[in-house]
Amino acid sequence: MNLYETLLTALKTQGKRITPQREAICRLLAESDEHPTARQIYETLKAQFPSMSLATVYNTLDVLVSVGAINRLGSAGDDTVHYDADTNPHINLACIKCHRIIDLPSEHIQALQEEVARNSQYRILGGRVLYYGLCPECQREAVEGGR
Amino acid sequence: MNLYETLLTALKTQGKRITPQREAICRLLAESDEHPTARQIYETLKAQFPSMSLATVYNTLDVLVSVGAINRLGSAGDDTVHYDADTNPHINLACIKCHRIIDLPSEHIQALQEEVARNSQYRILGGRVLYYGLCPECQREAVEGGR
DNA sequence: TCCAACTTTAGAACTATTCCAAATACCACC
DNA sequence: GGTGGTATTTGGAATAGTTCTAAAGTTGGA
Ligand SMILES: [Mn+2]
Ligand SMILES: [Mn+2]
Ligand SMILES: [Zn+2]
Ligand SMILES: [Zn+2]
Repeated sequence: MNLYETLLTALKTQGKRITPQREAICRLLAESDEHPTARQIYETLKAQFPSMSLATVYNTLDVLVSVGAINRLGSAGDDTVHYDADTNPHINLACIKCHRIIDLPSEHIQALQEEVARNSQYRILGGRVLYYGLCPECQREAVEGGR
Repeated sequence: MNLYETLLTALKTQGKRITPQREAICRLLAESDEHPTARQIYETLKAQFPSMSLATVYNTLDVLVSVGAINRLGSAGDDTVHYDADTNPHINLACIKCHRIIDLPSEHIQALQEEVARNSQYRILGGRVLYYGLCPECQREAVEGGR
């Protein structure tokens, strides 16, 4: 089962109804490796659903988050929440200049997660591992701009 | 040099002035192991500085963050930014019910950080490692409440 | 097909955070 | 130890991301 189907199944399992808008949102989340904000999803889908409301995007994202199908990563320096459709343990790298977030596979992240599970009394529901800085492109621009 | 002095030094190094309000904010950040929000700091210090403004707290926190002396951890399920005065690599554990954040020392976190530095082309400025779930207390309450 | 329940929509409401300009206070320099 | 230039504080207004609301539209089980 691919990610798109996983997301839809998560909705159905919760007794939620499948609407064209929700399908589109899940497809977008599944088929891109971006970590979009609600507004970015909204802007992208507006072409396809001219009448779509931002509230619908938030609504669907909230459901997916509450089911644990996606993660809220938080801000990338832009004061808006970015969402991650990949709930497998991995490192996220945010650029505080262009506000893009990429994934970084990690050998140690699994051990980290196990450490948390073992050494805390918490019932762990999820996590966000995010480092931030300047991406190569934005570093270059910073140098060029400073000449 | 203790954490309080480190924070004040960070401000001075930036050519910032030391005010009683800033001292109090730095002392609060240094002497508690909490991960307070701007509002919590404001409420705590209001007794000591009845005329203090929320804007002052935000102002000081922003300066400290921009210098890298403290970290912005993001929300603990309460839609407000929590700050971390400890910039040494460690795991943070947030309870999404009572919105408290605690620290969890980690053996693997150092390796994770090195992994990021080595495998990415980013200029890394900081990071936040935060797992969330239910703390022991809130788990207990959840069970009792369900009876 | 039918309909109760759920979802979408548009816009208002909410609230954390930022901005602003006037009053105040720090501190480098004398 | 005083002064003055300038950064900081303050309180309130402004901003913007997110949530709420109620009317209109859909979904999917019966
Ligand atoms: Mn990711
Ligand atoms: Mn911490
Ligand atoms: Zn960038
Ligand atoms: Zn708790």
